[in-house]
Amino acid sequence: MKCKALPRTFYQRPATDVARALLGKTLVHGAVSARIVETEAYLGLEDPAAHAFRGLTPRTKVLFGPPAHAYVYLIYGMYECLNIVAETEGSPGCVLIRALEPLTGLAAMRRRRPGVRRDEDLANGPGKLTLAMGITRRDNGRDVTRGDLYVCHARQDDPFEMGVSARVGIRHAADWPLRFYVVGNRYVSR
DNA sequence: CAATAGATCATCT
DNA sequence: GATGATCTATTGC
Repeated sequence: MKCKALPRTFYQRPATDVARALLGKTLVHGAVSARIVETEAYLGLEDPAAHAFRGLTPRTKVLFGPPAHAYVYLIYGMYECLNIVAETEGSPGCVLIRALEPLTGLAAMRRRRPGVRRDEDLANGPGKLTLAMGITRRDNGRDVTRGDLYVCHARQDDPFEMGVSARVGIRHAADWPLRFYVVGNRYVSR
C-alpha cells in the first residue's frame, strides 16, 4: 500500500474527535490494508470504562505517553484489541478500532482467519481485525507515524453517513454515545 | 434467529 | 482469586 501516514497532529486532539476523524481512513500493516468503518472513544481519567481510568500501570503506560502510538492488549485470555493513543502526553485518551472493511491483502487475511467464509466476517470486530491484520501485542507501543503500521487518507475519501451509539461490551458508562460507525456498511460489527 | 457456554490469561485486588 | 473494550460453536425455539 502506497500512501502517506497521517501526521502526529492528527491524533493530538480529544479522543472523541479522533474517533470520528478515523472513520473512512485506511489502516495499513505491511501489504495488508483496510478501511476503518467503526471506532470507539475512551476518554481516560474521566471515563470509568477506560483502562487508563485506574491510573498509570505497566499496562497503561503507553496510553499516558505521546499520541499516535498503538496500544494493543489481550482481552478474555485470547483476543487482542487495537487502539491508537490520542490527545497529548499525560492525557490518556485513545480510540479503539472496532471494525474494518478489507481492501488489500485479502488472501493473507483469509490465511490468518481459517474457517471464515464471507469477507465481511474477516475483520468485523475488535478481536477479529487484529487477527486478520496480523497485529499482536508485539505491536504495542509502536509509533503509527513511522514504520509499517499506520493510518492514511482513503484513496478517494468517499462520503458517508456517520452513526453514533453507546459503546459495546462494557459495564461502566455503558450509555455514553462514544461509538461511531459508517451507516449501512456491511463490515460494521453486530 | 436468540440465547448460552466455553475457551483462556494478563492484569489488578 | 476475579474479571474482562471477545468470538465461535452449539443448543433450543
